[in-house]
Amino acid sequence: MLPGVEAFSRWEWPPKVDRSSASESKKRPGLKDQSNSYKRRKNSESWTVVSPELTDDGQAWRKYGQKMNLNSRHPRCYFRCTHKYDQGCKATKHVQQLQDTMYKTTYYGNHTCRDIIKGPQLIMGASDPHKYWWIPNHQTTVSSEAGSITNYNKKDHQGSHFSSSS
DNA sequence: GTCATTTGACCTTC
DNA sequence: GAAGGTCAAATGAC
Repeated sequence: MLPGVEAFSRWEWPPKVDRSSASESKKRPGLKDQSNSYKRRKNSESWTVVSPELTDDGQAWRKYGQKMNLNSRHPRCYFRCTHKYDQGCKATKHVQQLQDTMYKTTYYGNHTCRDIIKGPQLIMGASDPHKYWWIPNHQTTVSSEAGSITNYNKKDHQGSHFSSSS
């Protein structure tokens, strides 16, 4: 199984959790310097993929959080690169389930880790994370919030090259 | 034993 | 003050 696939295979709504004592002693007595943490990525580089299914992008993602969205019945899940600490990879992604069969995935930052494995639907281009070859099974929307917005339409652009002008 | 997931708390931004 | 985003302890799977 490819890295990152496991997280998706365990996708459950709602997730089953039965931990009676997990909520105890959740205090964080010794908060370290948070001057560089929790920063919202207001103008950071990001791009979004909307797809009817959760596609494996070939990256090794690790889930680090989940939040309910006020405007949605479905939670938003937060993933970071597994190699965040060992290779300093800053890539993260947020997955918001829009509908029962529609997912919006927003990617933040570039993968700087070397352990990149090609996914079945996405092939990385050179060193530019905005240059992908998309081979969609469905109509998929790809947008780059840091640059131009491109709507990917299978009918019109199947196999065509997506490139952000950011 | 190691690593991923869950989940409430905490921090930052709006 | 609310919402979004991240941290870290507890727990489970392999």
